[in-house]
Amino acid sequence: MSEIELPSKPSEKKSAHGIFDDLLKNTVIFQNKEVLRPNYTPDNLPHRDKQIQSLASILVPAIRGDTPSNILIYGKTGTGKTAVVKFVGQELEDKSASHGIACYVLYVNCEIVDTQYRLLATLAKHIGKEVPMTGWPTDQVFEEFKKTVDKEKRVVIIIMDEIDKLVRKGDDVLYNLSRINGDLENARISLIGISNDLKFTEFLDPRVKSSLGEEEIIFPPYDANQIHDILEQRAGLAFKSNMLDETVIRLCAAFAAQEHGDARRALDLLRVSGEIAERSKSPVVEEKHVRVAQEKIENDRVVEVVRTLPTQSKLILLSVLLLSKIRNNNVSTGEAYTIYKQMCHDIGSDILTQRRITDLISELDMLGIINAMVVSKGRYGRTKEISLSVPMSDTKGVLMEDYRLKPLENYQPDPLIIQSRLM
DNA sequence: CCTCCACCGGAACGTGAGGAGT
DNA sequence: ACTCCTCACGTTCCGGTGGAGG
Repeated sequence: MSEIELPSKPSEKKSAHGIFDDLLKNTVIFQNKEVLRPNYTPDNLPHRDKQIQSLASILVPAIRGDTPSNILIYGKTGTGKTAVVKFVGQELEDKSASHGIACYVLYVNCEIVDTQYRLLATLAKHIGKEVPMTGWPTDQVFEEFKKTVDKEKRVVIIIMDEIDKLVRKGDDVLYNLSRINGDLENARISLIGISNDLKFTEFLDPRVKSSLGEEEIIFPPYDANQIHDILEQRAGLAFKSNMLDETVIRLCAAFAAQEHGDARRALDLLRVSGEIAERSKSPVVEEKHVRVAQEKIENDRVVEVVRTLPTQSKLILLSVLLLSKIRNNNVSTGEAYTIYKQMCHDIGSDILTQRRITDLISELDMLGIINAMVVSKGRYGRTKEISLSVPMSDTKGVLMEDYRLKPLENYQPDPLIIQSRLM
């Protein structure tokens, strides 16, 4: 609502003048905030026993020095895929070490390492072979990688997180990697792919698909109770004791469960709630802080979405915004389009056809920035009624950050155009 | 019951950017 | 350097439609 400040990064070091000292004293709520960050791997994963179990049973041959099957793991964001895989991977490395077997688990996030070349280069680096980040032909990097792994007798398990991001740019690497064992004397390689897109294998070469998906594990979304348990467990580590109001966790869980059971979201919410409580110098985290946090997270999301919209979409959004300002909500496509055309003309931008605009409006609708509903006004035709579903002034502010829209800062829709029809 | 408004939304096609292959 | 292909983005064309008003 009102006083939402920017999150100030808590500084670790004490300054000579003590300007931070006072602020540091305020960190009475958190004990270890890191526990709430998405990349933290807890050593206890509630409600994932089944997945841990099946993953472990597929990987157990590695400890005997055999090659485990390749695995594909599916599940939406925040269902614990990465945490489970990292957790089991760690256990596996430890266990095999104590059995005197060389077993390595390599983790690669394909969203960051997003080309075939970089994937291979990263893998090579992991096993101790430096490869220039650019310059070599891709197949040479592959050969180099192969040679290096094969120097030792060992089992290498390659985890590829967000593998769908990589597949979009070709599946050759996967094809090569999945057949690499045929060429290796000593080492064995098995692959684990993690995807949050259930249908991504449709784009895969059938051969890759069958070899990569020898085993499949699915991570269903958490329900509200399960999220509640997870939060409870993490909160115990993250906060000092008795810092949470009774209802806080329950509320966080409820909000996150609405968002298709995303635990990451829930943890974020809890963390932001804590930060807000801390900044408002509240002794405990209360329900109201969660509500403010929820609003802030949602607001951040909208700001980000609006900011990155293409110019044309911004123009339409602006036109809807201005119209709904002067009349009390309820804008029709035709009106929005007329204003849009004028504004385009004013700033010398191209004017798209109305057909295209309907699509853009639908897109904005999907993004949850506006609300569009087809209604029939009988004799007066059939149209989409559009209303804003985000705060007006904030949105305008974000739109005006775009220099191309700047000239429209004080634009007033021509009243002549708007004098159309009652209701 | 029919008409006819004002737009919806599907289909097919055009265009230019960017990648892969050669 | 060249073609070929794919993809995102737009356009043109057009049949379709819920319901107020006649």
